[in-house]
Amino acid sequence: MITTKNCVIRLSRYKNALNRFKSLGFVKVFSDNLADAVGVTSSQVRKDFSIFGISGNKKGGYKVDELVEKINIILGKNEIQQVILVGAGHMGKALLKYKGFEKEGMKIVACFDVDPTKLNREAQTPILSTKEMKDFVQSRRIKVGIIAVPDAAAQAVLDQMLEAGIKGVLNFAPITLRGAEDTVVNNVNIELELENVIYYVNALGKASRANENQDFKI
Amino acid sequence: MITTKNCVIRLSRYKNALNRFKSLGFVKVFSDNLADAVGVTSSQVRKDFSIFGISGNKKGGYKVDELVEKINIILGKNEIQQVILVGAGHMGKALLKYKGFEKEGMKIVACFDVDPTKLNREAQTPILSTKEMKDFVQSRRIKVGIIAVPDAAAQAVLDQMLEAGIKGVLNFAPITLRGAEDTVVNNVNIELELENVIYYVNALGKASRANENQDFKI
DNA sequence: AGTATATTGTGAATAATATCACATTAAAAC
DNA sequence: GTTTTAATGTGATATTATTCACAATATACT
Repeated sequence: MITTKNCVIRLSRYKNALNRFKSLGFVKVFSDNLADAVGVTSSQVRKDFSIFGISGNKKGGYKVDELVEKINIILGKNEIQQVILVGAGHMGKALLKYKGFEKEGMKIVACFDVDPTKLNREAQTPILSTKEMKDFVQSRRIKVGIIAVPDAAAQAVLDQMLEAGIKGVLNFAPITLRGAEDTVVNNVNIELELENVIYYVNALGKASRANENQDFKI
Repeated sequence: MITTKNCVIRLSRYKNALNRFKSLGFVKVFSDNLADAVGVTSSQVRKDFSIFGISGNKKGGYKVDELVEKINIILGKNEIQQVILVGAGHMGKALLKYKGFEKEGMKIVACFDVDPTKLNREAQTPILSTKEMKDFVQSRRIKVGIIAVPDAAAQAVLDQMLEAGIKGVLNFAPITLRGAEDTVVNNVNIELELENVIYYVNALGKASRANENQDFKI
């Protein structure tokens, strides 16, 4: 299965926006506020809530705390999520140091690498041999993993993860991986995201040069 | 403008797959091969090509080299793309070290940070003061930038970038930014991508537990 | 208390995207 | 040279996602 239902992604965005509203002292918000914060229409916001069975108050909008709570439950953030990471290269190390996951209730509990020189059992988040992954994952019933290895190694790592019982994978290797029926793989490819920006910059450039209305609308 | 037309993203994926096919010695490919590699249907592949005016050979498929070339032109990869980076934290430094961009014809030519202790004019990719950004960008006519700063700083950085003449931005800060009419902002939020995986893992878990067919199809 | 107002919630309408199905045609087989 | 075959390319169709429009209703105002 390949991920990406936009309504789920938007739900996360709403949650992030709500946390910002909260830190600004907001107690309630309207669909309009969220729409502006996230860059969608207010009907989109309400429709999304409707899909997930979230309701607010006619007039009165939504209570920020309640709404955050409801979204967190839907997103499975009521308990801390243990996650493993495979690959202790530049990307992997940056992810290890990144504070944002814990803030959101997701914790990288171990990192694995095939390179023996990278191992470090004593680190705050231990860096272990990939050989140990299966045992580690099974004994702790970990369900989610991150791949941050070169593209050539990615498929093998995914296979090992699934073999170990991992059900969901966030893949940063620049290759589109796919899992089995009952697993999720989310491929995030940062080169591709940059390429995408460049494409639109070029498209915009062409559009403004050829000032006439053209058929390639963005 | 907010990015993401899936056909453009898929085009990048096709290109990546083609490079792998090429390194395996393939001279021609069929829409089926690309479809399998990228995880879409073959009609999707052909439809995408049709949209971008790419054609192959009835029977015979597509010549790998020609196809890569055509896609590169569409994606604006015929000349090397100079990109700036703002933020020399964990994420920023990992991006600086990352080899994947150059391989794809995209080069981070400078990094900017507000923290004076992080500056390093002599580094291979210099880390300069954010104050210098505008001059740098304007003198080199740079059009694309990457934001890798904390969320609270992101909007201000975006404003400075656009002020300097940047037209396209890849934003890694966990906040949805939006640019002006004639600019592109691509928000990539890795926390959110991981959250998304967790959501589907939970959904799959529920689906398999409640074994009966249920209304939440994925 | 009654009226006006602002906002939700959602079916209906529309728009965007993906799939189907098949006519077309180049290559291979005979 | 003719037939068969295996692919492309694309209109037609189906599906999915978004927006519209407005009834329902809680709150604020008088």
